[in-house]
This record gives sequence, C-alpha cells and structure tokens, in this order.
Amino acid sequence: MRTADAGAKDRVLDAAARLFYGEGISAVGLQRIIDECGCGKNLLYSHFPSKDDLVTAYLERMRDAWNTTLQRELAPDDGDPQAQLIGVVRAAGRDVGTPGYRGCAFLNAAAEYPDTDHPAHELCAAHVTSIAAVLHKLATDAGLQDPQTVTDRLMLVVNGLRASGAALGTPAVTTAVSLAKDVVRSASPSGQHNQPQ
Amino acid sequence: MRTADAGAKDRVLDAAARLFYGEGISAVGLQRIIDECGCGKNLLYSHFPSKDDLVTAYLERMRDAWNTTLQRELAPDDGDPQAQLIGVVRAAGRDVGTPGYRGCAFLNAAAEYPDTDHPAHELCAAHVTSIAAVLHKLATDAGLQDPQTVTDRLMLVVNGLRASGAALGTPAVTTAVSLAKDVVRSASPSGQHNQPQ
DNA sequence: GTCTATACTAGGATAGAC
DNA sequence: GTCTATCCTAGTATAGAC
Repeated sequence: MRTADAGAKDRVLDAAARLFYGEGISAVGLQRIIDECGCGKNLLYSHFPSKDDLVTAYLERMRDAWNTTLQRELAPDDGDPQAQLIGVVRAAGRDVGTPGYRGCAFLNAAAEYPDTDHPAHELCAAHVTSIAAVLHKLATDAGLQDPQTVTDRLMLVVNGLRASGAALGTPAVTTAVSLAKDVVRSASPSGQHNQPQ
Repeated sequence: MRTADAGAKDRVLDAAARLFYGEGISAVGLQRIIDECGCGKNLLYSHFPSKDDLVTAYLERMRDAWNTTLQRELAPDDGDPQAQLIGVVRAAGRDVGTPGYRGCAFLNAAAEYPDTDHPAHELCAAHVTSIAAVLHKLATDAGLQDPQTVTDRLMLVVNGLRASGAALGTPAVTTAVSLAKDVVRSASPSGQHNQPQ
C-alpha cells in the first residue's frame, strides 16, 4: 500500500528529527532512531540509504517548516513590505524560548558539519542566503535607503536571535523585534522621526 | 636534555584545539590528536584523563584568549565606556573572516553539547553571561538610558556577528560595528542627534 | 510484497594495562 | 609506545510475520 509506505517514511523522519534536533546529529546513532520509532532496520535503509540522506531529509523538512512559518507571518502584512521586514524577524523568533527549544537547527547543523562541501552545510548556507534574499527584496520594495545595509543589519539581528536562544535561556525576541524596527525606521526615506508603530 | 617536558601538555592542547575547532569536537577522535602531536597515549591520558577534560581545557583556553583579546581592545579607550561598548563588538569580530575561521568556538561547542548540564555547555553559557555582564557594566558607566536594553541589543549584535561568520562568508564586522554605534547613540542621554563618531 | 527482528561485518571510539 | 578490552557506529544480509 502506498499510504503505509509514505506514513512509515514520515514516522522514521519524525523520530530522526526529534532526536537530531534535541541531542545533536552526530550524538544520535541510527539504532536509536530505529528503537525510538519501532521500525525495522530495513525500512529505514530502504527510504534513507545512508545517514547523510536522513540528515539531509531532516534539514529539508526544517527548511520547509521555516518557509511555512515565514509565509504565515508575512501574509497579514501583504503589500506593506516595511511591516513584513519586521515579520521576518518575528518569524525567526517564533519558537525561541518554547519548551524543548535548543537553538536554530541550521546553525547547530552547520556547527556539526564544518566542511562546506557537505550537503548538510550547503543546505544551512542556502537557508541563510534565502533569508537574506527575502530581506533584500522587501527592503527594496519598501523603498528604503540602502537596502543592502538594511539587509545586512537585519541578518545580524536574525542570526543573533537564533544564536542567543541556544546559549541564553532569555527570550530575546522582544529585543530583536524592537531593534529591527529601529533599523527599518532609521532607513526610512521619510527620515528618522517616524512614529513607532 | 631529557627532562619532563613542561610544554608537552601545551603541545597536546595545541593539536586538540586546532582539530576540535577546525573539524568539530565529536568528529575528532583522541587517536587523531595523538597522531597529530606525536605524543604517546599515556602522555595525553596523564594530563587529560578523559576526552571531556580535554574539551573543557580547550574551551577554557578559548575563553582566556577571548579575555586577552577583549582587554587589549578595550585598553585604548579606558575611561570612555561608550567607546568601549563598541570595542566589545570589535573584539567579538576580531577573527571573523580570517583564514581558517569556522565560527564561534563557543556557539559551535554548545551546538555539539545540547545537554545544559554538560561542563562544555556550561562553559559556553558562562562565556555568554560574562560578555553580557561586561556590556551591562559599561552601559551603566556610560550613563546610558536603560542599560539593560542596550546590553540586550548589543548581545544580539555580538551573537549575530559570531553566528553570521560561520554560515556566511561575508565579514559582517563593519555592519555589526556600525549597528552597535547606532544602538549606543540612540541610548545616549544627550539625545539621538549626536554626531557619528 | 512490506514490514519487523536479529545476526553479522568491519571499523573507530574511549579507555586502560603493561 | 604497544597492545588489549569493550563498546558503539554505519551498513548488510537473512529469517520470519502479516
């Protein structure tokens, strides 16, 4: 049955994602995943021929989840790119501080795979690049002065937010959103004296 | 002459630090370190009874190096806490973008040791806390409005800088310093219209 | 046919004995 | 320094249940 097949693959990926994220990728062996999801070894290997394939699938799922979160966060402010720039920061801080939060999955994975040629590292780098592209487009659409600087600054805020959550317990989301608003406001063509929104 | 090599411990630590930082901690076995520094197994185990001890020593060395860098960066601006706040950010970006740079050793290690009880994770958390304490003291000494907000914001910039360097190749130091200056300026008691320094 | 479960290989890990 | 013990890893192959 196709349904059983697809469901089984998801079940493996569920267990893998939970363990990889919670305990670190290299700290989790395939046997742990097999035990945890109650599947046979053959099933895992038939869907994911190697651990790298499983890791890649895990990161792709995380990327898709991020894209969903981002779109949902940006949708209400459609047509208002200035508000959407803040929405990106808010989306990045969506899960920060929630129970079980252990930092950004992509930053963590990139730290575990320092080799830039490794598919996991490439996926993480692509994720960062894609966020920067979104920010740059929004900054341009908003008609801000020097969209590249705004992009660079907001990337700093986003990365800082994702990195802070891992090391500090403090939810830095409020700080990040507030700082992002100042960054956007100070690049607004109508000057630095706009009313805070 | 064949006396007890006082530098032997350092030699082991040199090799360990280089490999741990460059390839990730869990990716490097003790045998690699032994081979690389040309020492015997007994030497390593006599100085570092377990891998955790070696990892801890590696992170402590990184912490000491950071403190040295920070002090050297802050010294010229002694008595000018506002400039020193920027100095902290500059110190954090000291090695970003240099050849062989693979991100912040502490963020990377924390990602590899998600367990908050692990000594390595504790050392990383303590490092973040200590930077925040320095920022808070400087922000207070500078007489800035709301020193805690300035601290939170600059921590975001510092963490963003350290995290960005890992994923992006772009040296974000210039952006970080410029953003930090704006953060400090906008919290300056003399108002938001100070001249850029 | 799809799944579970187990036995197995081959290698690398930490660690300790000598 | 070498040699050994024990464990865990990725990955393969085989046996049996539904």
